[in-house]
Amino acid sequence: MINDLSQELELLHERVCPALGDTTRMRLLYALADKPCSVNELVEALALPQSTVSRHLSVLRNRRLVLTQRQGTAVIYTLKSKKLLEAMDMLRDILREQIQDENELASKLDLQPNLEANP
Amino acid sequence: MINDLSQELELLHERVCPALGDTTRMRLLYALADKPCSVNELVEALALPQSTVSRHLSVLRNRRLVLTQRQGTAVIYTLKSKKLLEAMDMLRDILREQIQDENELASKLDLQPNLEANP
DNA sequence: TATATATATCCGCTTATCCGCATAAAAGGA
DNA sequence: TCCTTTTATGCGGATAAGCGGATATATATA
Repeated sequence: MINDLSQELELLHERVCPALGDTTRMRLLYALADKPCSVNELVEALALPQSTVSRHLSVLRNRRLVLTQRQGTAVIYTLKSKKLLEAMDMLRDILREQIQDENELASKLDLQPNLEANP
Repeated sequence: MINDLSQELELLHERVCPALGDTTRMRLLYALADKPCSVNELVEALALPQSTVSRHLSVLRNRRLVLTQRQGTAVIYTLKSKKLLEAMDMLRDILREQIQDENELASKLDLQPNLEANP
């Protein structure tokens, strides 16, 4: 419908992009980028209730962004694709560029960066 | 708080990632990846009401993902960073991997891919 | 100033999403 | 089997996000 993005890709985009839109899920992905983790490890790392962590993990799994593997009673979550890591690194770079831009702007105008989290 | 992701980066992540989480905004970004566009051009390309397009564009602008520039009465929107494009390409690759995986799985098991859009 | 064009914003409404307690389900050990 | 540990899910409530018509704002031109 738009550009050369096929309908199939667009459908899948609807599946993946919203998964990345949640900050908690983003933090989970960053944690998993370090190493595979059990739910409990993630609960401790993020300091969130277990039900919250589990639910977000299930979203990531349903969207095929992470893989799971049982180890006794524990479930180990792993990032599925290296490319997801690369994409996340790219996002970090974008963020760093933003920080730089805003610091420059702030020092030029002698103003606070004035960023609205939610316009 | 999590890994080596500094607090500042985490705050910015909260600003950028949710912006990418909406399908309409994703389509806008893809359209702008082709070439800078006015609001009207985007309205026609996406076949959405003007107010809807404008609102999403303002989100993207507030999150510093696009730049604007007036041309007479029109406002031209441009992708701000090349890296955003690269990150989007990376996401496409991930999606293509998913498609491949699921097709293989489906042919092996003689099943429908069975993907839930919303777990 | 009046009119036209293009964009941004206001508003009410609907829907989706997130949260976390409580509880179910899965696996292992006594 | 009973108990423990670990993870997943049902549920209700609160919040956020999206939608789109109507309207305001900005710019250009006559």
